[in-house]
Amino acid sequence: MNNSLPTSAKPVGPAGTASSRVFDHLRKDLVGGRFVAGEKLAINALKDRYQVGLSPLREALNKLAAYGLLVQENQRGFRVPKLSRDELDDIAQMRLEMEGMALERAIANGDSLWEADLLAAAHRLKRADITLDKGEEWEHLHTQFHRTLVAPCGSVWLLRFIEQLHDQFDRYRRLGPKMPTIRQELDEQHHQLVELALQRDAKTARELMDDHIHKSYEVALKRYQEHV
Amino acid sequence: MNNSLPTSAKPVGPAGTASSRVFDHLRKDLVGGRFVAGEKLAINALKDRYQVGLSPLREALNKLAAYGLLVQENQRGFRVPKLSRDELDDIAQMRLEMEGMALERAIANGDSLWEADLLAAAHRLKRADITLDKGEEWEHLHTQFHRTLVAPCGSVWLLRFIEQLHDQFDRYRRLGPKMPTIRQELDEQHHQLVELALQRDAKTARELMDDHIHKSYEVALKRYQEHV
DNA sequence: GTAGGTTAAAAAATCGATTATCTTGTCTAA
DNA sequence: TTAGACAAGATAATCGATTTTTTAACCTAC
Repeated sequence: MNNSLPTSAKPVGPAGTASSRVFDHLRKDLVGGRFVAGEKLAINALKDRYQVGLSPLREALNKLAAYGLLVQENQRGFRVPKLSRDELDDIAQMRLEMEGMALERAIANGDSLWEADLLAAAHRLKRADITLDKGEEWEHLHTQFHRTLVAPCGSVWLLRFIEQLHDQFDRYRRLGPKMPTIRQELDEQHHQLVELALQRDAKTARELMDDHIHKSYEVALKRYQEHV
Repeated sequence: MNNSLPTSAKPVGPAGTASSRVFDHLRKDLVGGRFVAGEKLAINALKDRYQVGLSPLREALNKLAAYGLLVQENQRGFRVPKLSRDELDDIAQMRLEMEGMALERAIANGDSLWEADLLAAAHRLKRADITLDKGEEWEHLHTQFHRTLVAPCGSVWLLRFIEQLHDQFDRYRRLGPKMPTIRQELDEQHHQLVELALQRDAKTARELMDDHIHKSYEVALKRYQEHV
């Protein structure tokens, strides 16, 4: 496996290294908005919070900085990147381009195993929806669904970039509390996307994906504006 | 400066941290093919080679892994990613998409300062060409030229991805010795690209950029095939 | 009052040593 | 002969302490 994502590919259980565990944990917390944007990280506090020594912690922070979830300034530690309207626009725009491209390719390449995976992922997501479990578990399944959707696009690097953009986008989307009305609409689209994928209707699928990202963008933008 | 590249934005002189210095150095060496693909890195050897302690070295290695120039396997250190035809194709394809997009946007946005920078970058590159300095200095100016070309595209993330793809691409392109014949042709194109950029002919510029990447791809592929 | 300089405290970066894990070679039993 | 168990050496990961740099508070001179 040549180009595994910076994330530990296999979910690191209690067995992984301290460094990889704190990386995963910090990544989740950063994406989930548990740190305030622009905040300077107090390494000693993190050490306590994540129950880990300095060396593995610093290695995780270095990885997150290279990944784009932290900013590193020489000799003055790490901080959480600021949020900005411009950047949100940039991220959304890039998602449009890249996920659109990936979806078209995935529809061209995906086999029947993919179809099954896709149905399963959509089902699990709806399941978590009904259970009203809109917490960390839902987020994970949601990520997983979008990942599955574009998985057979054939480009390792495209997938990698999309993953990175999702993390960045979610920093905005997850700023505020849930919005059930729009959420409903977005959930609808997940199933429609599966439909169109199974029908191999790449053109319509891409249009729907564009719309999906656009709606998500509006949610994220509203949250950002309320948050400032 | 929110989204600085993983690289130390300001060229880290002798003043930067040990970690950032060894990061820059290792990055150059990895891109320049001073390690053999697939090789496992012996950390203690690197410690001597780069004259740094274990901690800053490991932090640099972690960053490089997140950046994609190394592969990290839990509990078994770091290795140089393997090369493969499939990956080269992927990288080239992605370069086509992303640099094409970036160039069109840059031509739409770039101001007269950009025009000046572009002319300057092209001039410096040609200069280094004539001086027959086809070493590390030429490589740097070449990178700088392509960076300048797309700089005003308006997307921080697009620039970031392009930079990453260039590094990956160069791992293939720089496998073997120089090829003066094709090199000449590619150098020509640099100047033509400037021409078209100044004329704001986005369409033709993109076509030329496609051709430029395609030719570079052929060089890289040949090198890769000879290298195996 | 404010710019510039000094210093004590805080934080970041690094070092040297320790611990945990993997690797390799050897041996044993089927 | 070979799969598996084991031990010794090598390597990776982590810890605790030290060094370096930044930050903040205070002082002084204009």
